[in-house]
Amino acid sequence: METKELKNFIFQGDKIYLPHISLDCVIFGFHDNELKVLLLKWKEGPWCLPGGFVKHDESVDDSAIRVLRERTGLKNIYLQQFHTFGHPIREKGKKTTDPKSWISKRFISIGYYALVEFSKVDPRPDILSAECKWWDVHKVPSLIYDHKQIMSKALEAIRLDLNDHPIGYNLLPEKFTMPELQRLYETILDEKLDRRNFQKKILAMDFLIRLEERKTGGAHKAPFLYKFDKKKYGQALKQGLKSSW
Amino acid sequence: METKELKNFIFQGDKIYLPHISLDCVIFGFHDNELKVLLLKWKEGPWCLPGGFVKHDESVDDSAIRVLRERTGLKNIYLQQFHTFGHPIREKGKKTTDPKSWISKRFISIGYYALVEFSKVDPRPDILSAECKWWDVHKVPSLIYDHKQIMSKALEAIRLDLNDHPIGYNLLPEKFTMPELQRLYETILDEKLDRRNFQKKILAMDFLIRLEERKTGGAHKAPFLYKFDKKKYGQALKQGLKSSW
DNA sequence: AATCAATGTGTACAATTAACACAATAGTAT
DNA sequence: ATACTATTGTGTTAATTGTACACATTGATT
Repeated sequence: METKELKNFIFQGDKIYLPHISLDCVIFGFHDNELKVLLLKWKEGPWCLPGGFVKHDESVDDSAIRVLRERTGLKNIYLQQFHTFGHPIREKGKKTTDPKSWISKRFISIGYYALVEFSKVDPRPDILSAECKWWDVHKVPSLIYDHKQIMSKALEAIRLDLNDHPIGYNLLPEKFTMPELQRLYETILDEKLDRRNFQKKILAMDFLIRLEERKTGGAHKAPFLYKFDKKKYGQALKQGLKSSW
Repeated sequence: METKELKNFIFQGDKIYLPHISLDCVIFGFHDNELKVLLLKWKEGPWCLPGGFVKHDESVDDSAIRVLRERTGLKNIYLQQFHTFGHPIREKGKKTTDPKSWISKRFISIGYYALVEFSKVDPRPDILSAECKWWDVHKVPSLIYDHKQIMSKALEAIRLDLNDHPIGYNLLPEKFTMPELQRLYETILDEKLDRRNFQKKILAMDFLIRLEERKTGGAHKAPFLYKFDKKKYGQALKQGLKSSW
């Protein structure tokens, strides 16, 4: 059954999908104070980014949404297109059973990154894969083709976005502490930040609401819990936080 | 002759180019204190952005370089990919002589913007076009398909780039005055800037060299001429000028 | 009850940005 | 020639923002 589906995909893919066009999703999550990416492992093959193809009547954004849902079970994901990779030998070392099949041809791949809430994700392998799991961004295994570069470019894109857009709504649980938010920023930036200045800066952005609760259970002084002011957060996302000129 | 070439292009294009993939270039120039875009007019048709297709063994970046050279006569152009447009009905209203020809199919288009020195450009229509000329960005005519949106997105991308990258090397002549550079920034940002603060800020970036000459001929006090310190400019381009975090 | 390690709050100084004023000067008008 | 005009060159000051710190508080542990 699965074999038939797989054969269908390999040989009939061009009936469903546009040829030569693929997309790759760099899905980020945050857990245990580490930034994670969701990776797939091909059956008896290397690790790679979750990806997919564009149906004949589907928008590329919708294809990305579909891939995300299929890999994580999530709808309503924060998704950003960040670059299109179009070098003719980006898939160096590609091997397929049939060199005439549509999938053995050259693909131009549109890169998206997604920010998701780690705990809500149910990682699901796709038809080509045996495994789907989270990896610490600093410890990813070697990846197929140019997928490592795609991942790097995605990280770079997030770091730039961080300069003028809020982040966290899609990566953190509803209630979180200031230290947790700071770890998230530090992890993305790969840099230590001053605790006090961070708090001042982030509060000045004015999209956080401090709750009356504190997070207990930790070994030390209980920190306040915060949540995002969804309206102000959304506004900040749209308008951008600042600009030099 | 030209008709044969044209027919070849329309019916045999899929032998040379990847199907379903195109690229559009938003070419900016600066002249008479106005930001200009280079547009093409189809024979008995609407205006549009210069575009092209990707050859089977060509990288997408190289396709863009090729299109730029064909339309402007320029090599070594500053080119940036900024977005890929993939909505299935982005080419609404598309008409072709033969609905089965490759060109009548759906295309996903990769957007590039280019910054060029106005005076060095020799605008050349392509095989489908009757005219190729510069338009003030604030006065562009109605454009085909989603080309107006593509142009807007390109402008947005430049404005963002302006925040952390130098600009001007590719848009201004070798020697230029501070007021000219300021007009360029003002035109891109669509906003008036303070003359004195602008000068301080831009000089602090440390990639300008003030020459001993002044620009004469104007009706008033002769301003100094400047040129870019190519080395420092290039460094600033690579590294970025600043970042908030 | 003392200790530890993390959190909450604040202050002083430096750097950057924003607002603004006056002198110099190349052409133009008289 | 002389005065005029619009534009350039060069600040200074105040406000804002960023950086580098210090000390008191507190929940769990010993």
